[in-house]
Amino acid sequence: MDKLIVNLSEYIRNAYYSMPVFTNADDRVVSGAYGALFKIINSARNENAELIEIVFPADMSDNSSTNNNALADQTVLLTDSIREAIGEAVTDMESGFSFSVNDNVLNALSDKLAALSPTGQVKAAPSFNLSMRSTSDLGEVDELFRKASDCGPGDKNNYVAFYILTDTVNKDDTKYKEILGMSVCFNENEAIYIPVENFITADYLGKKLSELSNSVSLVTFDIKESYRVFTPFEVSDRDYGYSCKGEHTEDYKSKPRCFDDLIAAYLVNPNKNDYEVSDVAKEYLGLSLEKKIDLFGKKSIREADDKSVVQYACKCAFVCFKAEPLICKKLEKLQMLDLFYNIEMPLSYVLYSMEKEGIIARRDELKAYGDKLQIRISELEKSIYEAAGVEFNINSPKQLGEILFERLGLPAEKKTKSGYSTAADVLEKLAPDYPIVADILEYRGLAKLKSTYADGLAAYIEEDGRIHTSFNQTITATGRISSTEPNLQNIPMRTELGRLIRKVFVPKEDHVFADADYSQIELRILAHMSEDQELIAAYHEGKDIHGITASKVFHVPFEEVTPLQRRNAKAVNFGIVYGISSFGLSQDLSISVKEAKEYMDKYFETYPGVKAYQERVIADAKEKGYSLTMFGRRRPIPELKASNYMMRQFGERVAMNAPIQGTAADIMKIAMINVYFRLKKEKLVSKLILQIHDELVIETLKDEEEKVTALLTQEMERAADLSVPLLAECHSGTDWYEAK
DNA sequence: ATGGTCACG
DNA sequence: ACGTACGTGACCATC
Repeated sequence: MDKLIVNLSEYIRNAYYSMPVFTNADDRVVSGAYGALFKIINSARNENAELIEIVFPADMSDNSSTNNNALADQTVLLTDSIREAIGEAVTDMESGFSFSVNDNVLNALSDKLAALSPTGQVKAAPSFNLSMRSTSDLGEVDELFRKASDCGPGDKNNYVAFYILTDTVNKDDTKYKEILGMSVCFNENEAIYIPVENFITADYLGKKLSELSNSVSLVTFDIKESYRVFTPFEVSDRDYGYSCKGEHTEDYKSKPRCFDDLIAAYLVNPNKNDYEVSDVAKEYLGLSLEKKIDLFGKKSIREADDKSVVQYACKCAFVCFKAEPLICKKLEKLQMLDLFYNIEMPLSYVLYSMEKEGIIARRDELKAYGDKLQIRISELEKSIYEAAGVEFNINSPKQLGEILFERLGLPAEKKTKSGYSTAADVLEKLAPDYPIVADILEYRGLAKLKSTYADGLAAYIEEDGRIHTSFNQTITATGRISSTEPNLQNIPMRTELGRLIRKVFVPKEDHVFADADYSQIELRILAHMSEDQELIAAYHEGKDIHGITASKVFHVPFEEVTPLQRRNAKAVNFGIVYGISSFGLSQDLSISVKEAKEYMDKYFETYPGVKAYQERVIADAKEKGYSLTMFGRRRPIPELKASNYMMRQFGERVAMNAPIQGTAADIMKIAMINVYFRLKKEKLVSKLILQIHDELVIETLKDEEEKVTALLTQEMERAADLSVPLLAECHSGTDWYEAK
């Protein structure tokens, strides 16, 4: 029997990337599904297939599918179409399905193909019809900016797109970004590249941009990087305050504003990581643009030939120019303009400012800390080698597994794909009985502190004695920001030894740290969004929410709650926020799944509104295909439509968690903007320098300490209006350890 | 490049 | 019978 095996993901990817993007009458992109279905029908006919087997290979059934939401959406669309066409005649399999082929089926599929035809718009033909050139002539550049400034409100093209071309340079062990030039585009016929050379410095271009921003909206890609060159008028002129209440969608074009295509594209689809200009070009314009890496490779752009540099930069500005109205319209349709213009865009400047400020890290202290660790690490190494009877690489999970579970014959729990699991939770069970395991655990902990923190952080201390992290605004699926090179959002806290690292982070002279964190912001958001009266009442009752929960769940007076009951209640509270599963809870508490389930049942009896809320958000997300935060941030959840059970379960947990984690992120962002602009407006010199999800750190001038701590706490607490109090606690200290 | 491990909220 | 808490990033070994 002839069987046609269809790798659906591959079919769709090939189709999507090999033809112009087009939409159906509902404005939904259908080109990927159309192309793939066309090929399936053709192949089935040509090969006289009697059976078609649709498979979703690995990249469909793991999280990477969410990396490209456009493709995931095509997959959903096509899967639905096929299932509808073949009706009940489906045999479900582990990661796909199959069906037998006959003329009726082929005809039904052909009908579906017709339904996917481009009844809507075929997007712009894939070519750059664009005059691209460069100029280094000062007079010509001045004239260019003068012309650009004519694009004022009322003009048809009332905005100017620019793109700043940078190159990462490695010099003396330090990486930095060099500005090579800037391209400008304000009509669809031409783009001009201005290299940084001679009289035309990056500063000069920045001044021109600042001036321009006074009268004209500017569009770019990755505006946070552009702030290194210029400060837009809207930032210097910004009125203090973002009101989270009664905000209505205004005419965002009535005054000049900056627009970042990257941030906008991220808001439309936060599941995709590594957005590049080329992705925006493809998704919104149907244009093929080379990726930076493909065009210039790993070597410096300086060494590339001039023509391709000019063309690349010009095309980027052109893409920014052409994509803006489309992404903006999309945001409007999704009711995300408020989130975009009032939260994300101003936030990008706050993040830039925090990166620029950085934080002092004392190199000598870090070195001393590392040396102290090394002494103990060496002792442990020796002791481990002795117990093992052989020297080996303790850092290698492979070697370690072989030593422990084969050579020494310890009872193994096989877990990972490639061999024995040596993860902490496995080793902890063995540690009481085997001294070598206890030593390994201690070694692991110390080695982590040494490599990632003691040595790792030292490498990032710059000439000003400070570490300047990158805060990334367009990475996470939930709306949180992330921190890289180095990550300052995972500095040790939970163990005392690790926590001591925080002593190397100190404020500059005459300053202290003010450090404020939200008290259980996610659980409070759950109370608000679920409208569970018991949970809301619990928060009005008092501070110890875990104790109160324990009291209610276990039916004992609050005063008689045992530490164990409180600990269990706390774990359930956390679990609820994550989108609980009885298995997950049982793992966390080291109890049986049955007991975990009992806890959950009791919890839901106590807080019935929470259960109803979770069911509601799941049903909602299933129907709409995405989840929503209080401030309108969306997270598409294609996993909810997956054929694989595990994937669907994951989708449900995401549907429960994303609105809560995402709303917390929204609220923190509002607080950051208001803290930043209020510091500025009140002419305080203290500077916001770190954000760790529910915590803000301000490097505070001692004379301003009282004002700043009050301001910080106040702005955090009033960033949102919930039906429970929103509390922030602030501490001061002469280092980060002390301020926490 | 990928997987295992572990640091944080 | 499956194999599981949500969201990140860095380092190391191994392929």
